[in-house]
Amino acid sequence: MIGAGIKRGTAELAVLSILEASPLHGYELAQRIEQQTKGALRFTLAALYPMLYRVEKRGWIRGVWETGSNGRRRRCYRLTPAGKRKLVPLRHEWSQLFEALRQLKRVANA
Amino acid sequence: MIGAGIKRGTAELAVLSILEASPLHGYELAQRIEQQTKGALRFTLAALYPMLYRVEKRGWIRGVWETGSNGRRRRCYRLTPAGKRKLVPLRHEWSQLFEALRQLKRVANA
DNA sequence: GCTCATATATAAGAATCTTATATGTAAGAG
DNA sequence: CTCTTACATATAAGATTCTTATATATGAGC
Repeated sequence: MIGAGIKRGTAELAVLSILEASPLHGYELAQRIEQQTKGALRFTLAALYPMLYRVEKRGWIRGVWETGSNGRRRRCYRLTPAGKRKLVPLRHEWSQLFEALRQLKRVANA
Repeated sequence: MIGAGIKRGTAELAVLSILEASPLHGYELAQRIEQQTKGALRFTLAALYPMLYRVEKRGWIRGVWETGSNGRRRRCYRLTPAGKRKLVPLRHEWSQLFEALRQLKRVANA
């Protein structure tokens, strides 16, 4: 799995990306991240929950309490319009970072 | 410039990549990172110096005090064999992270 | 003499991850 | 019917790595 040192800030992009596809609650968000990245990216729930509160506070996601057919209460998050807009500069920033690191390697190997 | 939130851990890769090309001291390392990434990635010296000490402690770089022709003393760092070996898994880890984030987007847009 | 570029160093604080712990319901095994 | 596991959320304490602010000192140009 990818180490803690370099994956900082990825949780936000991961959560917004997954919620773009469909609304989801915290517990399954963690599983989706792991599944969709084939285990490369993994977050504990203790990291995810506080992160969801922060992102909701910024208005990018919105959570509603649901009581499923099985009687379990859970908080279902969905991407807000502001969150959808936020994904654009956020992805741009990440692709800029990738490009920057690629340039550092290219110069070193020139 | 790329925000502080997402660039964590990049300093290490950036410094090792640049030292792979040629030995350098801290002050100019900061400038090289900024130049070679066209200003996208930028670290203050207050972030770089403690980082250099950490990385040296791990044995990946080695610094020697030099007194240049102008009489200024400065610490010149070069990549150790262990540092060169470390670059392989480190780059692999980063490319895994890129691939993981790419997969999250692909699923969302499917 | 003053200011700017060079050069290193440390302290205090913010953000985001870690592990550990807590609570509670539902379902399946024995 | 009790025990364990899966589901589901929550918080606390600690580590790491970045930020801004501050300090020190030399050399060059005006």
